Amino acid sequence: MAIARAAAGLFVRRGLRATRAEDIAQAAGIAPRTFYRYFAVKEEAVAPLYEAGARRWTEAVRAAPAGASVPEALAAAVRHTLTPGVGVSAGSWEWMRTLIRLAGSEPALRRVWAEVGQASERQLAEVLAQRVTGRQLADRSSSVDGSDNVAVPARLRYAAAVASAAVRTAVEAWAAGEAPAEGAQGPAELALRNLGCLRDFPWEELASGGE
Amino acid sequence: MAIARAAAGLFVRRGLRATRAEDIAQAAGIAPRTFYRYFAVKEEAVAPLYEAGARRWTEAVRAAPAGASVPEALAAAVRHTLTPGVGVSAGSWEWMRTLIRLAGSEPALRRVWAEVGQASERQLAEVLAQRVTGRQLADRSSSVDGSDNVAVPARLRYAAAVASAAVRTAVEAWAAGEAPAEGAQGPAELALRNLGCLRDFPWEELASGGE
DNA sequence: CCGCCAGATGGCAGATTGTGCCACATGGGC
DNA sequence: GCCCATGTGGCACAATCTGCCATCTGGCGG
Repeated sequence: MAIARAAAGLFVRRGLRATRAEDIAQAAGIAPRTFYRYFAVKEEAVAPLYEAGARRWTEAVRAAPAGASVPEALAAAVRHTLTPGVGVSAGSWEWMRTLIRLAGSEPALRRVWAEVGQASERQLAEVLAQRVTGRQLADRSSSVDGSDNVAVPARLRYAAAVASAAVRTAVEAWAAGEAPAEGAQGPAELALRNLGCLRDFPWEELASGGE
Repeated sequence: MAIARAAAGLFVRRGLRATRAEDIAQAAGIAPRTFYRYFAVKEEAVAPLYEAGARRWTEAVRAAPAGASVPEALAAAVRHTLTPGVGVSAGSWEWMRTLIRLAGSEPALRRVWAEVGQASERQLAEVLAQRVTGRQLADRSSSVDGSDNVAVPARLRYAAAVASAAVRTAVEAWAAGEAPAEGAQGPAELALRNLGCLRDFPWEELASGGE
């Protein structure tokens, strides 16, 4: 994560093209060889920043009250993670904004952003699968990496994609907005409106493993 | 596109890692220098194959009857492009299947796949914007590249993301399926079911540029 | 304390990738 | 014929990754 922050600083200050992998390594205080142990390509160095935001969101969905329905859990997670002022500092929000804007102009970074989005989508699909099948957070001890490999039906993958797109497009619109003061309340409002699509999704018929 | 086909053949036959950019150039009958005029990184060489499928789908949405509603246009486009046997040969479908499976196992190709999906999503957003604002295909002469830069409201971007996800997840599930004979009718059925989410989307309030 | 091991890191050499610059060919319009 | 736009190839070189090995650190049993 320290490497990611150093890379993001250089990318924003000097531009993606002008910063070599060696510069990032030096800024992070490590050897170039060590840098390549963590990231295959230099653009991937900022992925942990993107991933941190995505993980905050999926974890909030997982941590939603057990009694809540899926749409309720998604909405609660949005309110809890997409509102500036709670959890992370306001400075982090500005950093995220500039990073997402940078992804919009640099094709190489856009690829990273797109891939993080899809990875988060897969993770959300597993979280939703645990929710609809009832197994909440009871047997978390059986797997260490947090990815219980339950077979996720295709329909649920789609639901996760829709929820993920609701948040992603809201965040992109927020990042593309002009002044930070204008939409200072964050992307939560738009994301919640987007999630309305899933209100009448047939969640119940997915609980019984119906493919 | 010839380069893309050569690259795909080598990636499938020898693996992504074992094929150098020079090999692709030689297989395509061009100089290595020319290869890098078309693709920044060697993994990007297969992008035109992915893009061709995505473009077929967005173009079918654009070409849908002017009188059709947006959900009808999307459904018609799905039936027209996601059913094996119409338009493209059966061999192309098998090729596409192996390529998407390859993207599932190779992280570098997954990035390319994810980025093509997002690019297609942006393109679909513009097509949908033209549909809801009524300007069908009347003034196609004003712009040459086919992208009339109408400002696409965030809500419409989201609708495009959902429609794109409906098709993308259906295609991914189809590609991940076991035997080609089993789900030989193609991913159309699942995609159509997924699109049901958008049936009661408030398309009308988007027509008046309401953001 | 000592030996040992596992993991993370750094150095070095070298293959591979990606790019700037210039030259050459082709084809169309004046 | 001349010019120009476009696509292409060659060459050199910077930048990128990677394989291999050495070093350091911290934990663990003897």
